[in-house]
Amino acid sequence: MSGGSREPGRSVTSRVLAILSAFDGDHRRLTLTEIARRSGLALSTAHRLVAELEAGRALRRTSDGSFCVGPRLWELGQLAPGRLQRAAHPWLLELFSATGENVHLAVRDGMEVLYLDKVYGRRAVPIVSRPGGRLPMHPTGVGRALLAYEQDWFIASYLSRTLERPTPHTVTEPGRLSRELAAIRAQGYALTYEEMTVGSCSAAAPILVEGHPVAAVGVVLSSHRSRELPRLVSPLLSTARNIAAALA
Amino acid sequence: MSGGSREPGRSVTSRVLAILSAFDGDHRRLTLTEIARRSGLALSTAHRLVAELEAGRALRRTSDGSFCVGPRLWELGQLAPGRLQRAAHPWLLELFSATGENVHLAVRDGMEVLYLDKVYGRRAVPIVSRPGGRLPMHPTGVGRALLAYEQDWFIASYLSRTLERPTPHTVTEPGRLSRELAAIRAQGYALTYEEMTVGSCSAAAPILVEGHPVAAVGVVLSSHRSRELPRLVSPLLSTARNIAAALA
DNA sequence: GGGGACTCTTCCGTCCAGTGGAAGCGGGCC
DNA sequence: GGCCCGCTTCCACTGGACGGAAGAGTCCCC
Repeated sequence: MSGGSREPGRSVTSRVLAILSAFDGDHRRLTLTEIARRSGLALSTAHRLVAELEAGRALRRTSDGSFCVGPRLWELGQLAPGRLQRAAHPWLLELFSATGENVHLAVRDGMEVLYLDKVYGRRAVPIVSRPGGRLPMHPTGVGRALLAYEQDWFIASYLSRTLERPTPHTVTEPGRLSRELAAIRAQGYALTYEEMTVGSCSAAAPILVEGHPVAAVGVVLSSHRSRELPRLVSPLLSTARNIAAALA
Repeated sequence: MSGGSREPGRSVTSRVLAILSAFDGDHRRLTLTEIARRSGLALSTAHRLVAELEAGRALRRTSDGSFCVGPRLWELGQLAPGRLQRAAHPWLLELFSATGENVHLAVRDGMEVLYLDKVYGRRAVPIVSRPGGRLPMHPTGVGRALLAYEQDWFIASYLSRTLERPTPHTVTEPGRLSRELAAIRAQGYALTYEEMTVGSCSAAAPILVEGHPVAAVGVVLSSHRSRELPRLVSPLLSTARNIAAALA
């Protein structure tokens, strides 16, 4: 029973955050062993920390013994939404009421889009986005709308990387994407067809405050209804303008 | 420079959770000193832990130097919503589209109602509820709808306490509340008038699964429009039934 | 039914990271 | 200047965190 030769240089706080970070959209439920592996902690350490987090309702134990994010974290997280989300929500609803389509609000975070809000009805659309979820920018409507209005140096560095290609329709060739972004700037909105998911297409518009793309609104629908996209552009643009006005 | 005489019996994890718990709906922004005081930690300890949490984006520093809940916690929290919230959302939207009123979804948590979702338009209504927020049960529509269908022993223990009285209209007298609950069971829904906030009234219906009140839906409107409440009862009841069916 | 593979839980010696008092810093106010 | 207040940094001390290992429980296959 030799004492542990602890890995130095990590605070307990960082270990706790590592445990929480083991959870993401693709890993909502994890066993203790998976948590330990994904967070890089010894099993016994993970065991103790997880138990403490569970006691604080930051993690929850499911019926099958695995763990998931607990209600306490949800409650705390609800304190975070800022002015953007609160101001935008009524307008997203208005857009939903007028069109009946799935409506998204997203911002750029690093090289990805981060979905802030989602208003979804009962119309079945393949679920790829969710509030709190992240996707690459170039294959999504909101991502492209945001990317098109970024600074040139940012666009250049985005395009210089190897771009993911989730579907055969995804445009990843830098030259073609670059022209696509110019077209978005010219017309003020973005359209995509099965670039992120086979079976869905989208339209999106940037929310510009003083010329800066602070966020984007988008609608997603089944790709067999893609001919209805143009009809959605006008309400989409109004929504974006209204949100921008509410922020100013 | 004597070493600290540490307070024993608290793990670092519990201290971290204490710091996070210092934030709530009435305290969204806290200075370091406030965090230390509210969490019961020494200032220097709070200083270090807060810095670590900030580094992990679990807390965010605002422009004025105070702290608020960071985006990381929001993202993590978004992983928590369960079947109830996902299944109910489309129906809440449908109710909103049909009525244009503020719609809530809430569950009982202990002796309080916990708001899980809120669909709010641009109609101005005094804001008391928010997702992640808690309110006492007896003065709110959703709270009463839930309370009415609880087990007798629970109702008895709820009524046996000293009940808060947020407005002069709040009914707190046990006998009267008890009769009110019986009326709710008889008619299937609850109505309140300025019992939680002066200026707003509400209607709410329980979502019953196998006779159990698993949640409640409610609408809130300005009290000067209270005559429109009866008209909202029928769509409210349909919504509650639809959500119950979606859960079964 | 026995053995292997797996995950979870508990135990415990070692030792370092966490702790809090105190001092130092900076700004606002009288 | 002198005071107050909140934030930051420093440091000696020590008790709680760490992880290896063993034990318990479960499942499956031979």
